[in-house]
Amino acid sequence: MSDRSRRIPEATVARLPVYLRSLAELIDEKIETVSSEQLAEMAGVNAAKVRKDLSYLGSYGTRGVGYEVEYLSFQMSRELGLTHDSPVVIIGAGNLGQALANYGGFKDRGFPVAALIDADAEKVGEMFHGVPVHHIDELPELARNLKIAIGIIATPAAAAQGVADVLAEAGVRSILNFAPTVITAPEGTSLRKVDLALELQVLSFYQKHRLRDAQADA
Amino acid sequence: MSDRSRRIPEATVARLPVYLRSLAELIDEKIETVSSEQLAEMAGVNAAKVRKDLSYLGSYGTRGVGYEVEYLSFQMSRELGLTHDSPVVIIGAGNLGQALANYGGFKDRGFPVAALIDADAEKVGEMFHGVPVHHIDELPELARNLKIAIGIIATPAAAAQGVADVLAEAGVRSILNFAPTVITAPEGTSLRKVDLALELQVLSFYQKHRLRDAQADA
DNA sequence: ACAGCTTTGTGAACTTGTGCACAAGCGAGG
DNA sequence: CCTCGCTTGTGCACAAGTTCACAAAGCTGT
Repeated sequence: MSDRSRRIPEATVARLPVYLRSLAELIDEKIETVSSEQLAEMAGVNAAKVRKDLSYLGSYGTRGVGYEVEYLSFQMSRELGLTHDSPVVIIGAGNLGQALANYGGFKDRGFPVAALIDADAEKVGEMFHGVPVHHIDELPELARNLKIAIGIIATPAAAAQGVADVLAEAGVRSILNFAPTVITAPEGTSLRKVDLALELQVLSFYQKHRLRDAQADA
Repeated sequence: MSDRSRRIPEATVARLPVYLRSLAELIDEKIETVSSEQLAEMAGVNAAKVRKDLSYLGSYGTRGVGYEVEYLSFQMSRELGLTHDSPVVIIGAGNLGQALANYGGFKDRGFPVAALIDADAEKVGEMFHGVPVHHIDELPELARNLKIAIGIIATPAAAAQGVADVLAEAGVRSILNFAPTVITAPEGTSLRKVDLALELQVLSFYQKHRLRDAQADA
């Protein structure tokens, strides 16, 4: 797999950020080398999976030794496109939108919140936690000027599809949807969803059934 | 599959809430019958998958007609354990915790927020959006008295594992973790995670690679 | 009662993901 | 320079999930 014959499996892509976080911890602790076994422990998966996942990135380990933490972290960041910050906009300046704007975790990981967007003219011009609120009509211009690549939808369900259409039209090719509804985006746009209540419903299912293997995901 | 030989696949369980939401919409519109094709359209999956998923619940459709909306909705709610409300507690009364407490979507779907929990004595006794803040030491008693089945962790990463241990100790068997770190819970406890920044990192990956099939999930 | 249309339920093929087990490769120590 | 111990990288078998395609079954109209 040392050639560039890569099509990284989706399941692997979803785990890379977890590894990356573990590597960041190791860097903080000034640990220079890590084995697949240790990394597996930190990431909550098994060692074979770690090795297979990392092998998709290339052959960055040393047999008998392990992986060089800094180097692996760099390669992984590069693969994930995290070498530079990507500003995001949050559409919907309601409770959830404001909370997300204030959530430090985005900026910390290279996704500064450049603007909140709302359809309500009353809110336009206000600042929440240092983030200005703009009107949805300004979105196309903002997206261009601020080089926004990612839009986060935090509107009520009914408005979500419309917002997705505007985002796509404005050239925003990555969308994260928090609205509790299914939306579609044109070909060539990546779409992911986070559905808070859905997670609770899934937990409810396992609570009711309490299979011995209820340890779902995570 | 009309017998009760069921072990519902994990992937199916994760889709049931989406179908349920679609059914709720149909009920609002007073539509009495739905085909797998229509439901698939609404849920953003294909019809064969809908039929297979629903078949795990039992044989609730009528050939040549479709599924009776109300009846299917009821059966699905029952299967998911949503026939009664399940109060939840949110641990961590910081930005994220407060925002989650204020997020109406939980109560709407049968998961009222009974309490916020924090380790900071300063915050104890305050109310956020009608939800009282209690000290973490009171958690075991609260869990018993309020029959809390689900705990939502919204603390900083460093505190998350400790909180999970306290929850498990207090008999809370379902945990939803928002802290950006891997935590473990004892056998018999269900654990799911929501990692906001992780989703953005995954989007970043597909943005960089922009495969024709970047339409990831959702 | 039967023909024709519709839609479910499901066997079977196929795709994706996981985990084992081990050969290949590296470093250390004599 | 050779041997020994350790860890990676990966082939392979298995498990989980998806999709196809079609028989079975119900409804409608004649």
